[in-house]
Amino acid sequence: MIDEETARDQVVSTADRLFYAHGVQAVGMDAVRTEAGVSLKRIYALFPSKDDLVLAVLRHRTEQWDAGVARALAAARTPRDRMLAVFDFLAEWFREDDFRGCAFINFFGELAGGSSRVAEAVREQKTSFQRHVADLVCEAGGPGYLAPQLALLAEGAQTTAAITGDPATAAHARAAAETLIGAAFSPTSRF
Amino acid sequence: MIDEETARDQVVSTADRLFYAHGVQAVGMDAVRTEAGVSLKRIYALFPSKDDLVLAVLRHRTEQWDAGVARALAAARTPRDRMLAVFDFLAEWFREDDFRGCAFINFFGELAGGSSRVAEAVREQKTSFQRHVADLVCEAGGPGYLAPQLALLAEGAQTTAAITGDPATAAHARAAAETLIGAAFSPTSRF
DNA sequence: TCCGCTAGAGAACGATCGTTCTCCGCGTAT
DNA sequence: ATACGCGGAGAACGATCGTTCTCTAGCGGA
Repeated sequence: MIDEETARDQVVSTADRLFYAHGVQAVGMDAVRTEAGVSLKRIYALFPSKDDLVLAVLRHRTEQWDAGVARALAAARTPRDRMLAVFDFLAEWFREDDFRGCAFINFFGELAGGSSRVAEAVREQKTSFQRHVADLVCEAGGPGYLAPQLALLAEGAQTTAAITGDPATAAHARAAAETLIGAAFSPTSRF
Repeated sequence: MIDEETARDQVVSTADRLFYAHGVQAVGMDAVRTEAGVSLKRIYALFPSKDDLVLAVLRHRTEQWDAGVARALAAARTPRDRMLAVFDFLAEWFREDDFRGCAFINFFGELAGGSSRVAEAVREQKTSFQRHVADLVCEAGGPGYLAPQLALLAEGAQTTAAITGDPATAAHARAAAETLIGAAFSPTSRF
């Protein structure tokens, strides 16, 4: 029999792929079982309910997101580039064939009305991202109002790219971010 | 018996409210029937399937959105204010108690994997909005790249406000839009 | 008055959902 | 070798879904 951790990983990554591609409610636990190759009994031993599996998927997505952003950040040399790094990560992501927008936003829209735990998990990820952007802006010596503005561009890019399917959306967002950063650091800017 | 058009309006606005609040798949046709006060037989005479009802709801939302934007536009005096008008409309909308983000984005995330008609309807609304913003930028004599940037801010504001629940998101988006517009019209701006 | 038609209320239907249970095959200890 | 226990496959269960069907009450015309 496969190791518990392996089984857990297989179930989570399979559920992630299926839920993300088709929506949570459109995918039955049977489909997860079949594609993951882990019996229902085992799945329910690892995750007490489908809701718990969804939360595990969100945690998995958070890790992937954080890793992707960290990778893009590692390639940035200046504080200014570090503020823009997230848009480079988005550009990569949007080019993937199975890109279908931000899973947090999608799950929130589908489930937040029924599951407060999902709503809370999504809120946590988004506030964590905003805090991260705020730190980058702070490190670059930028004004406090810049961070939520950059975050708005990143969020908007994700939904727009999901719906239009146009990877160039990331470039538009990056260009806008460059303008906002330039204005925030220009000598004519006040506050 | 109530008039066909009245019945149709009641069903659509009830379905709109329920689908938007709880998600489409979480709301059964029985709930729509009960709350709208129109028999299932009648509903299915008006809308051949739930998918058709969802499309009718999306059309209804498009009309509401267009009317709201038009109202905000009517209050704007200068071409610059007209580009910013959409953010004033967003500010109003975000303050509503039942605000739960952009229905098009929510429905897309939930259903686009299963219904190509819903996916197409959402895409149409978003491209129509982008075209509208592009027209406003054009009328103000702004550069072409400005329109998608402003649209990104509007999209990002909607999802961010939905998740954080903070109506001030609209003000952040508006401030960013003012900066982008200022930069696009400044004499130092080059292409 | 009686007949035929319409529309509403909701039962019925088949499918599918999340979740649990049963059964069986296999590995291991004695 | 045999008894035991664990885990996998998938049947079973009750609920609920979208959709259709049945039954009945009310109404207009001969």
